[in-house]
Amino acid sequence: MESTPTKQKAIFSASLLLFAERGFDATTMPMIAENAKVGAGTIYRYFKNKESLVNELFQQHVNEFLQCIESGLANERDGYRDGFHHIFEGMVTFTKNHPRALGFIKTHSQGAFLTEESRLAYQKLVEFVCTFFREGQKQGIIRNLPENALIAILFGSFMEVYEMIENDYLSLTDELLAGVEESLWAALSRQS
Amino acid sequence: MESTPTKQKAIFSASLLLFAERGFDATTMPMIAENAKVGAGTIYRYFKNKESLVNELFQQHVNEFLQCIESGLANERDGYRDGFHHIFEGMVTFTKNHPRALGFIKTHSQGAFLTEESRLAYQKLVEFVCTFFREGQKQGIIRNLPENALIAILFGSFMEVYEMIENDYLSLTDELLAGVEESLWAALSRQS
Amino acid sequence: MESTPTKQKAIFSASLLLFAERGFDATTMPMIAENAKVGAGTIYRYFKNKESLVNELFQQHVNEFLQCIESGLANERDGYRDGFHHIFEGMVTFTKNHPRALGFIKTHSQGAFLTEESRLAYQKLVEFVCTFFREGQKQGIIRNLPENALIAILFGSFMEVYEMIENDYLSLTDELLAGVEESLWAALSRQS
Amino acid sequence: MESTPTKQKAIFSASLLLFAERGFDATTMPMIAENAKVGAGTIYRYFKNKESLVNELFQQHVNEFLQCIESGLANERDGYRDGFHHIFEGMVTFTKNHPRALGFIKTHSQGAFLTEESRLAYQKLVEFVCTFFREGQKQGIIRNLPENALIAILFGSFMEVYEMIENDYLSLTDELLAGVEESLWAALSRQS
DNA sequence: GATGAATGAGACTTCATTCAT
DNA sequence: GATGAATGAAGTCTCATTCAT
Repeated sequence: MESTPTKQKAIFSASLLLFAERGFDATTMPMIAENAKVGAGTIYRYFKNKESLVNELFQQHVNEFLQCIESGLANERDGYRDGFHHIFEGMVTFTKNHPRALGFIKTHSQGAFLTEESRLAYQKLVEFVCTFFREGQKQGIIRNLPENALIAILFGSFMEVYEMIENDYLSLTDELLAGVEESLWAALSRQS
Repeated sequence: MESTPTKQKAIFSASLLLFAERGFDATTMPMIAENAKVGAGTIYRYFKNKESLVNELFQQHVNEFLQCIESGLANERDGYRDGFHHIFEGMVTFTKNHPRALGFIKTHSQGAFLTEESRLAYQKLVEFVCTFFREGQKQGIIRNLPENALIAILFGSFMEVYEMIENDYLSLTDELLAGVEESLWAALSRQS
Repeated sequence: MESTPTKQKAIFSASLLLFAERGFDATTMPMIAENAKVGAGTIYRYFKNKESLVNELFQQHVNEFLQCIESGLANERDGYRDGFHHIFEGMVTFTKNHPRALGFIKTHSQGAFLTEESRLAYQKLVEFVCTFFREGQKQGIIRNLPENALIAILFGSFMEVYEMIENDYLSLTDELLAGVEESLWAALSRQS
Repeated sequence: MESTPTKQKAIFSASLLLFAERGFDATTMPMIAENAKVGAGTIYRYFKNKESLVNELFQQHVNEFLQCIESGLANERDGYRDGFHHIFEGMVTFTKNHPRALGFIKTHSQGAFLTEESRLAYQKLVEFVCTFFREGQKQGIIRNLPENALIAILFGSFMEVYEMIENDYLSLTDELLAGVEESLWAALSRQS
């Protein structure tokens, strides 16, 4: 019934936590093996090598992040602001379903070990949000900043807030989320 | 007269660039030595070891970042919004005077190799801006979000924008800076 | 009726080819399993371990090589030169019946993994030919060189020629074989 | 004065002995380091990796073997048979100056780790002797066998004899050498 | 009997650090 | 003070072998 072997999942989970916590280079394969409660050699049955592991992990989570955002937007929406709300909600959903994953993505998205495929996956994610912004700019709703600046503001803020939550510098409440969403909307939208 | 020997400076500069570009773990001491045009052993005359080097580098730049912000605020100011402008300008000044330094700070601020002292230096920087925010909240100018959320939004956005610039995804113009400042002010301030 | 199970034979054949081609150390047990179309664990039903496998393989083929030579000589013979012809023919027969086997023997006869028993089997082979040479020396037909030198010349040449054939640097023809036999006879026999 | 560092020489010597004795795969880098009385890491200051080491070792000795043969032939010679004598003498000289080297060459000349350059060096050696044989065939002195067969007989015999000497199955005397030379000449030359 | 997923010992290799020059 | 050759601890990865199915 299980399509993905149990051990592979354990390796994936352990990797995510360790990479997010310590970074790719500072995480050793024996560390991963121990945390996944698996022999060191077992990792290599499921992943060609350490780089392969980090790339698969990265792509899977970036893709799922994108899915969360997309499926948020796919819902019927009530105006552009509501579309933004869905995107924001998608981002929140992702962070809730995949603890530490956003921290992992953030600290590894510039890594030299990323393959072209991984970079493309990330690029696709960025592109999707850019498209949404372009539409808003056409409608005169979104600020007239370069798309990359808008992305940097949205993702930079969100990821940093998220990291504060994971590190217990902030506690995750609906109130906080609503406040951050409002703040980011103000950052991105033209002020009336 | 020269308090800091020439070689030490060379090591510092080379380290900054390499750490910013490749990260702490992926940067080797021989690499630093070569880029600093210094023998590998010479580094150990000036720094106890690699961790010591990265910590001194981190602290120095965090402190200088703080100085830039503080000295921005120290100027006579014309209302709270103008104070924010000075802080923003201080941040910009820092990035201009210390290329790659903000990238280095961003990617190393969670490193396991950071000493308590380094963490405190970073904390002090955060604290300073928090104080500024608290004041603004008292005056009803700044949003009623947790201070850490405000910091996350300000620093997260700024660092990400800055990284885009360094990686040539954005070009540094006064217009861009003005736009980003305006956006961040909107994110942080209560909307009238 | 079948005394040797089919799978064991498959393992033997696959091992021979791989050991001959890549050598003992560069051949992995999974490789053997795959080529023998057998599970990796199955090999251990028939052989205690990798060393055991290579030793049994070595002994079997050395013994069979010896048999080919012996049975060549066993035929009624027409003088000493004709005896040599039978020996040579036996060697040729062996190489024809057991492709790659001589290459395997040649490249593994000095291996550190060989047991005393394997070395003795090889020694027995050498001894048999030595005895034949001693007889020839008594009759004044074979050169007055140390037996080991005679063996080295005969086996060294033959194995090297054989390897050239297997690697397609030489093509196996009756003419070639006749020529080589004549050459080796000249090398070993006293010139009239 | 010393152009090649002492340690590199020690590594070379230790490698040669170990590779000759146990083969490439069965020889570990720590083994080499220990025998060379050098730290394991030191080997990598002089050789890129294990394959690089074995290839440099192989090429150097093959080239020197060729030089010995060539410089033997370069001497003024008194007829074709005398030329063969010089070649044989060159081979003997090489084995005397480079103990174990011929055994190393013999057991590694088919290795999968050899680079194209190494194969070419070996090919050049073979080619040189082939040319000598071709000349002899034109003069009707050398047997009408394929060149590769002649090479196989000469090298195969010589290397095997040599290995017997190194393993103390034969003792190296002028008498033995004279006898082997005479035997090999008989193997290669047309009988009058 | 047969299998192949799992293991961990041990191989190759890198690199922070030392120290003789 | 400055150097860089030398080191060995530690990391990545392979593969002979076992054992639950």
